[in-house]
Amino acid sequence: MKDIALDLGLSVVTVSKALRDHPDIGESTRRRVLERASELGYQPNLTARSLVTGQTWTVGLIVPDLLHPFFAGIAKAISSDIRPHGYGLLISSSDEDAEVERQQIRHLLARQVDTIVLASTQATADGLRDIGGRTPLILLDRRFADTDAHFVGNDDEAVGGLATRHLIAQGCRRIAHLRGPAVSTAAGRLAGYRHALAKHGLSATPDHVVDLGPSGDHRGEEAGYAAARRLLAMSPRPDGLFCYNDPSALGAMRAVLEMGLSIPGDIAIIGCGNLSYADFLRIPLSSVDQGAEAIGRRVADLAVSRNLTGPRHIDFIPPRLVARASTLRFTEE
Amino acid sequence: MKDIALDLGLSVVTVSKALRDHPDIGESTRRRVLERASELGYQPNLTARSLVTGQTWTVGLIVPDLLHPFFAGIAKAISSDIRPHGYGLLISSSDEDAEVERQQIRHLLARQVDTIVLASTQATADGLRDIGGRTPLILLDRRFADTDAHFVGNDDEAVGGLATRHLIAQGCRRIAHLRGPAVSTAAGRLAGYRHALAKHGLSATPDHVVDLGPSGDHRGEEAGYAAARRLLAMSPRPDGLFCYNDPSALGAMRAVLEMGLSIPGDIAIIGCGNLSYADFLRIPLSSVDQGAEAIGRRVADLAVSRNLTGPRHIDFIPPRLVARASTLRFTEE
DNA sequence: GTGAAAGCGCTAACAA
DNA sequence: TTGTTAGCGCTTTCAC
Repeated sequence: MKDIALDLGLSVVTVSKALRDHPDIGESTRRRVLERASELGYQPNLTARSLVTGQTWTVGLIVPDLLHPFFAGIAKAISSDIRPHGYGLLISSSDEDAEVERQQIRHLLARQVDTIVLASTQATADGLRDIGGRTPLILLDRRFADTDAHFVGNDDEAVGGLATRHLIAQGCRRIAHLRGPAVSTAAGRLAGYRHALAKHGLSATPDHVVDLGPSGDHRGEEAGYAAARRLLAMSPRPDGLFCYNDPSALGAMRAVLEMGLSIPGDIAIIGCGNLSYADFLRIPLSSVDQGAEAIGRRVADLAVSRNLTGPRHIDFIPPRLVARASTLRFTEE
Repeated sequence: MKDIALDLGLSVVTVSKALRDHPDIGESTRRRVLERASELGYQPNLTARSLVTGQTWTVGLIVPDLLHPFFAGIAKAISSDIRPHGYGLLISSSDEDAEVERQQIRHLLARQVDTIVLASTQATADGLRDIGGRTPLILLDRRFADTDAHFVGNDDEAVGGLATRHLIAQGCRRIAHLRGPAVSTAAGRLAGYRHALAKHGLSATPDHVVDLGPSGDHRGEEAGYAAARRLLAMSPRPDGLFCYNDPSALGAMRAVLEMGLSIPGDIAIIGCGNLSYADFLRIPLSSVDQGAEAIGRRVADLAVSRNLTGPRHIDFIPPRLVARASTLRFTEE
């Protein structure tokens, strides 16, 4: 920039303004500047700009697992949607580790990101205190009661209700649930499951709710397998199973098939997340689609809009039931 | 930082040094500084630090599609491995668009990232000129002949050979190939396929190579379906099919099953990429695992090592054959 | 062991 | 329309 100014006999300020299409700059001057800039292959130093403007044009995203199609889909949508507005996306995978997550929050804060988007692994909102209102925070997928952060995700009670009602409609009467880890999504889905059962006068035996354990998210398949084995040993056996997520549903399917039982004949299975290849599974898996792309888009809108200091946004993206062979007992006959 | 200095009657310089564990600082002073810093919840401003040191501790990553498990896996591994070294990861999805990619390169350059990691969508290395040696570049997965950038990925000829030899070993004699878009990976796999056939005295009819078209990557399933339909209309019909990637293999499977043919009996199918749920498919899909995690780890090592200005690194991560039901003709009897 | 001076590359206010 | 002055928050000499 200094070079350009020197070359053209102008001041650095003029060049700076010309480069940013400032209103009060001579048309001819601007053209000369832009020309010389492209000749030199000039790239503005955004770091320096950020230091003075206090804005980094960066959104920080922390997810538990970037390989998980749900989070990957959200990340992709955010990235695509903020890009045209000049924003960049700083991503980190917390690996479902609350300590890593807290460390990453501090890291993003130190980098002065404009917005933090977080799918938290923490049990409470305590770890979010570090943020202290300086940087807008958008919670993703997982909520906390005691926080004033914005939220974008599903109404998990609706998710649980949708799945459970579907199983009931398919004629299941002893419906079990593989319960996820101690985060709001798991609690919400469980609540939705219970309400739906109660509403239809079905008993929700405590035995029918099996915990996937803390590894329910990143080792879902194994956890689902183990949990389903326990469930299948019961008598009478459950005839319907609502799983916290798709990987655990896959694990459950494996357990069921290994025992020589049929899906959905002996037991209907539905997951949550609607992973990309659900159609191509040995037995196509019914699932509740959470609308990852829509969630990502909404987050991007919020981040770009910049009116995040005002009233709290709580946006529920409606879930969608995708019924496939793993639950369709009647239509398949 | 100024506050800390004022509070303690020290200079900003001393505080700065204390915070960074500079050797020549009093033990007691350091402790006082650290204490006051944590009291105030002080976070160093990395933007400012970067401006003076010229190092941003940021790795920029551009991939064609973040939702693709291969790239998501790489991104996750890079993120996890650079994190402990204090690096952040700035990600963007180019959506398989060369123009977006070039724009993102400029963007990363403007942000002064320390290293650019790129899985390029471009046909030639021309679009990389912008980088001009100022910032180290690591090419991922897709190579260019005329560039001196580092490379981490697979030897795609080995990938193609591995898959094709496997089909031959399974008794296939009319082996077709769904060819990917115009990038090095597709060319390499095709070459490996041809060499393997030639070596075994099998004819490689031009008809047996069908192009998936430009959408081969992000709409792989549909492209695979369409391409396979064309292939299946031939007579004699191919009895083995090596697909550029797993999604296209899924599409091909759909086409085959729809025609009432059996897999692998009538036609054996192998893909590439070994997507996470390949085990749970209707017919478990054989595939060549590219070692996404290993690739990501290697990239992280290189980025962190910082001796990227020296000789060019070319690291081939060995591919691994994962044989499943879709190709196992003999052992399944 | 500590601090004063200078500057990283850029932009906001104001003056010319 | 253009330039001057100042400063973003931090780190680097180099003197004390």
